[in-house]
Amino acid sequence: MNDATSALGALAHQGRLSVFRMLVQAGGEGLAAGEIARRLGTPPNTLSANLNILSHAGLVASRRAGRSIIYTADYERMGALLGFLVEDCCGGSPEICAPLALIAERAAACCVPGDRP
Amino acid sequence: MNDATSALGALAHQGRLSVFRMLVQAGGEGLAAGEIARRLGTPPNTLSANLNILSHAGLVASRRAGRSIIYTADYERMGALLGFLVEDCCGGSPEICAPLALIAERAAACCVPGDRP
DNA sequence: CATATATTTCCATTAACGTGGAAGTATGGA
DNA sequence: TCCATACTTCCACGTTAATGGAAATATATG
Repeated sequence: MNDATSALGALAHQGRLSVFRMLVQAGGEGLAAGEIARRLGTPPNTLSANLNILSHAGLVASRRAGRSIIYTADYERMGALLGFLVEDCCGGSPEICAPLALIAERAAACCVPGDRP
Repeated sequence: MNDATSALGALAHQGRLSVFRMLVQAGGEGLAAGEIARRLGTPPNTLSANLNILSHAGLVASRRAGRSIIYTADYERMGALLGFLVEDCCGGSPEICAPLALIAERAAACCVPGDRP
């Protein structure tokens, strides 16, 4: 995965990070571009450009529904990015594991079904 | 942590990502700027600029040793960045946990002392 | 002090990013 | 067909990033 930089670059922007967070929260249903623009107060063309960047980085996918275009976060790609970062750090040096243990625990806790009503 | 974008931006560059990986691998001892430049074949001034960006993002620290300046990766900061990304994703939506479980397992395995001679 | 080594800072140039107005394309409804 | 809605693409502008040559700074050594 040499294009980790493209994903990192896509997220290295306050507006795009907000969009991505919103889409992750929205889940599989996703959100229409206009709805995102409305919530964030971004002009539609600016948002479109940023969605395009996220899309080229593989972090979001889009489908048409009526006259809206629905964007969804690509969990697999995000997981791959995190995997790259973690392996790149943890695989290279055990010292980094102290903070990672916390993360792992949180991730494990989040996977228990039914603990989030 | 609103400055996640600065850390992401610092890593969203092929050259800087290579530098950071190298420093993580180098461990607590770190590496002199010149050594990094030599290994990567980067002109010293270009490298210096990139180290400065990584430093401002909090991802590396530096100390002087003789006439060399030794750079080290800041594990805590990197852990915080990963924590932010994971919480931002996993905390918002359980669906992302599938890929994260793998990461957690790898991170846990990497923390067992003595498995890496 | 003179010199060599190690890095940084200064500077100029080129490329890329971010932004939003205006026009264009697709869909749905009267 | 005509119109409204929902996005996108085109374009132009200003801002920021990336690069490396040349000079400056800091340290060590003879």
